[in-house]
Amino acid sequence: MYGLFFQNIAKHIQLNSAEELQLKSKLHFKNVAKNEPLLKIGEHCRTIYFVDKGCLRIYQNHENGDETNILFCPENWWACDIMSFSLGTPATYAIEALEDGEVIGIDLKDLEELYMEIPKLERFFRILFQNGFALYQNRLTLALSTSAEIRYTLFNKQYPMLINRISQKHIASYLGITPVFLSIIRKRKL
Amino acid sequence: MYGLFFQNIAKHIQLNSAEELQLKSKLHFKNVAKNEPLLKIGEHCRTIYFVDKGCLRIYQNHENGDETNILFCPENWWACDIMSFSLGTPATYAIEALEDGEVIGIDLKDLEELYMEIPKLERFFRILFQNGFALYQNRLTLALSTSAEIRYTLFNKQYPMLINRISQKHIASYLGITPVFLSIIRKRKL
DNA sequence: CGCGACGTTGATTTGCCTCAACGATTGTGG
DNA sequence: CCACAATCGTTGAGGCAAATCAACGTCGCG
Repeated sequence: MYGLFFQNIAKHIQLNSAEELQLKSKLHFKNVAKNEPLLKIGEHCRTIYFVDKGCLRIYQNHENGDETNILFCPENWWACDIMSFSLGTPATYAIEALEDGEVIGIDLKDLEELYMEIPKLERFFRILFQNGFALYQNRLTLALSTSAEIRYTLFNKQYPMLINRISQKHIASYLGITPVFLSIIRKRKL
Repeated sequence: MYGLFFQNIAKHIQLNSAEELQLKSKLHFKNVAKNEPLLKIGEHCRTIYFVDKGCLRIYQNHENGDETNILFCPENWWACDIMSFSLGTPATYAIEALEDGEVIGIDLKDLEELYMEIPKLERFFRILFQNGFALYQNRLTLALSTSAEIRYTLFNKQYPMLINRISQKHIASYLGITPVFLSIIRKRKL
């Protein structure tokens, strides 16, 4: 039932059975269908999601109707609009399911209580955000200093399991290029 | 002597005087000269720096000799190569002073002890990395979806105090463009 | 079956880069 | 304090990376 959830937690902290029980009492389970929105822009992001099955995308949309996928969240990842979640501001990112799947949510209020009750969780999320920080830092460096073709090659190496799961349209957006140009790059590499 | 340091801490947590004393005992003060390196690529990043005066840059260099500035750290910011610091791997980012200034360092080992002694610090750095995460997320979205001209305009608005402090060469690198093209953009905007 | 979204391909345009030359500024050694 | 070198910012010419626009075949879905 809890799938990968407690394994994921155990990567950084160890909970005793009382703490595990306490945490379990705050979890919400949710089945999501392909294309189902979990967060819309302008809403207040009240929940942080752990992906147990399926894949989410976090994205922003622009005036002209275009979208930018900022992150794919397959199994074992976490997803939320962090600014909206922590500051209570309207979300500037949207979250949507790319596949049917299952997520586990923790509500903001519950998380704040949990931080008090299980201080180790503060450590867990410190490490989680620290890793996310490093991840984005590297992607930013790549985006600023390398060509689309190199970024696509690296994406292939780093996330081979996603290549055939996610449409090229969405991968192109993640790489910051148009689907047309991604198609050209792919042809070149054959 | 502690300058902006404890104000910065107080933005997210409150320390009692015993805790403050304990923290003070772990701080290292350092004067830095313009162009002085604080971390070189390949070294193990053992210290996280708080900038009290002056300005640092965090950057990566590429095979061809080019550099990419990933972040400027003026007064009241923190700087380290987070992956190297937390995992003990060789640094992939370098840190260097852009101006004469003063920094306050906390060593990794001391920080780990401090996390035990003052669990609130875990919260402080959780929030710090959470904010950094959000900052990079936004910059990545910008880098992927907007033109250099727009990015320069936003940089102007967001960091007006840095525009006349940092050479165009470094700003261009931060924006992911060449100094030549930045010059063209600036001319356009007159 | 028929419609709409997707991926491909070609023609053309645009954003940004490279290379090179030139003053202006900064830094350095004598 | 001057002279010289080195670095910086600007400008112009030309080139490449990636975008736009448009047309077409394919596929999934109602």
